[in-house]
Amino acid sequence: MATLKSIQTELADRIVKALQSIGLDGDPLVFPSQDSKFGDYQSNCAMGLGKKAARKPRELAEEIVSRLQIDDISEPPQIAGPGFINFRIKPAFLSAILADIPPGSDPERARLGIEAAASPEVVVVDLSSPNLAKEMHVGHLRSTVIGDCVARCLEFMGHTVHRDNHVGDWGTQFGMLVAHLRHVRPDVADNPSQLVIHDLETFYIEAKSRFDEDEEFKKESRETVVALQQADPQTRLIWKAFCDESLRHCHAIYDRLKVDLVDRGESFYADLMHEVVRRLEILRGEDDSPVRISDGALCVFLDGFTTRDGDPLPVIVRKADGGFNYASSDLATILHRVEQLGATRIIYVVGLPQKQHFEMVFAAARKVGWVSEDVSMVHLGFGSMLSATGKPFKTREGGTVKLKDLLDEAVAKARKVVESQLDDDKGGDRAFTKEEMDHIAETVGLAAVKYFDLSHSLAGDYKFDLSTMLSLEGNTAPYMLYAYARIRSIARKADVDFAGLPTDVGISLDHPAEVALALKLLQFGDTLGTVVRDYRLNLLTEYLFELAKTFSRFYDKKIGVRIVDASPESVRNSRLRLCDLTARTLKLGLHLLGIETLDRM
RNA sequence: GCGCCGGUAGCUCAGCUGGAUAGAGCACCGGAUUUCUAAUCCGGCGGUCGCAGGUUCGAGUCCUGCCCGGCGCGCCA
Repeated sequence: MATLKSIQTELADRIVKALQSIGLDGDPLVFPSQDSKFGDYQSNCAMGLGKKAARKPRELAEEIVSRLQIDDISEPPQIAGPGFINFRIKPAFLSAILADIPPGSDPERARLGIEAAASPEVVVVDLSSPNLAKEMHVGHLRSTVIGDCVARCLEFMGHTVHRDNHVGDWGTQFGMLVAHLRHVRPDVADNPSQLVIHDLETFYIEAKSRFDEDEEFKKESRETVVALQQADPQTRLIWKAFCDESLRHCHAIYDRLKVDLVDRGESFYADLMHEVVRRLEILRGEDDSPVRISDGALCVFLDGFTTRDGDPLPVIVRKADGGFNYASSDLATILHRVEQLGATRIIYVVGLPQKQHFEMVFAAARKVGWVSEDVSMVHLGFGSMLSATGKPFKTREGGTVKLKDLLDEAVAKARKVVESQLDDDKGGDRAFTKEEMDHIAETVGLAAVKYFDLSHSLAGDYKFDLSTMLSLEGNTAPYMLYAYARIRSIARKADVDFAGLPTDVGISLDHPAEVALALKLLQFGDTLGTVVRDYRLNLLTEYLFELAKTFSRFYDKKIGVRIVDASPESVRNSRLRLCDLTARTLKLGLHLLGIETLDRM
């Protein structure tokens, strides 16, 4: 199947040609029009180029238009305002492209005609990264959901993606935890794989209070850290039993969220941290080296970073006591990802407060020559999730809220919302079994949480509000899932399998609602392109919402068209194919957000 | 003190390399309905884009200064 060029790109290419024929060179600045009264697309290049060429923008716009060869795509372009060039796409062109996307669901067809990236990269997405000492809490949600979405989008674009879960399993607190475990579960050494800790949070608190109150235990904890780092087999065994159990807690959540990732904790990089230091020590010997010992710590000094007092602020790679910190481990991840995984792009999905940390780590890695210019390192930072009142997300007692509890609450509320709608269902198509209802509630609840998160721009904080995210109206998961389910319902009503629709009768776009839907469908690829280029995930939710709204109008009895009982058969078939394309676009879009669809709800 | 993020409609939020009259949802008001799943659709109301300057054909967007909120700034992660 031929992949299709986007309308936007096609228009841009034609305008570039027209510009070249006038001897001008520049960005054609083609965008979808904000208001359909200005057409479907607009080019804003005449204003800027007019200035450069010392010509009146409107005059230049007219010359561009006169040289444009575009009548296969667009109605005659209109010039408006100071020099906007407006395009109205011909329905026949839309129809021809859409007809090229056959029904069906095999992998190639599932791409919906969207091209993969021309040069696939190896990308590492560093996401989630909980501390294994404790239970995952609400603070881990955004990194997990955002990271997974970015990974899914990049994968779809044809890149090889590694999702690395950089869990905290190597800090000093693990000495304390292992020592405590040894006391309360003396049998753990005999049966490490049988270890079950129901509540990691409680376990941590117990260990911590013992550590604070019992000098003997404190000493033992410290000795345990040393034993752990020196790879004492017995200590390692207990430590591993603890980490495995903690990871089981994490993966219960990842499984639920359908997030697939690889655990590479700090311990995984233990040897590499020594390698980091070894290489830096070699550089330290050179003249004017940025690598120096300062106050006993091994540091990389960088330009442009200063402390509160204006002194140079270095990256500390090995502490004065010889221990490592998170800069050591992040530098180790870079070595591993570049040298072992062959990554050309590394994306750290970590909260915005750590922005400076990553700026410094990246700068250090470049400074010492470990990362070449053709490898990009990105800190994909994001704001905090706040409570509905705008305050930090805490329990009434001021403690952290477990992620599991948050998800459970969302699912429980989703169930109520769905059930309340079924009470007045008259269709009879929705008599769900207990199992079906469980599945619907779980899907809707988790979708609501993810969709709400991803529909916000990354930089800002947002307020976690269950009733908003579970609203049946507006840009929410329930609205999107419902839109999808309605389309699936059309297939049942029409008694057709969308995948088997005949492809030889074409797609007719006569009604404005059909044209609008066709145009919107064909903008998915461009949207996705921007999403992966700029990591603007909320653009994807916004697009899907617009698509769903456009479909609702298409389907509306007042302003839309008939579908199931449309005639003649060719028109019915055409409309069913538009339904199919919409359903698949919604499904794919939601899939990229990490959200599963429901055929009935 | 320096730096980062945020400040847009009553509320929650969009706003892509500067583009047309600043958008959406919720809420509120009004209309549509013999349902193709109305969890829908149409219309209305609603904003000195924190403040003040500047850049230009054009600024929510870029520059400068200031105000408010949050966060960060040497061995915690």
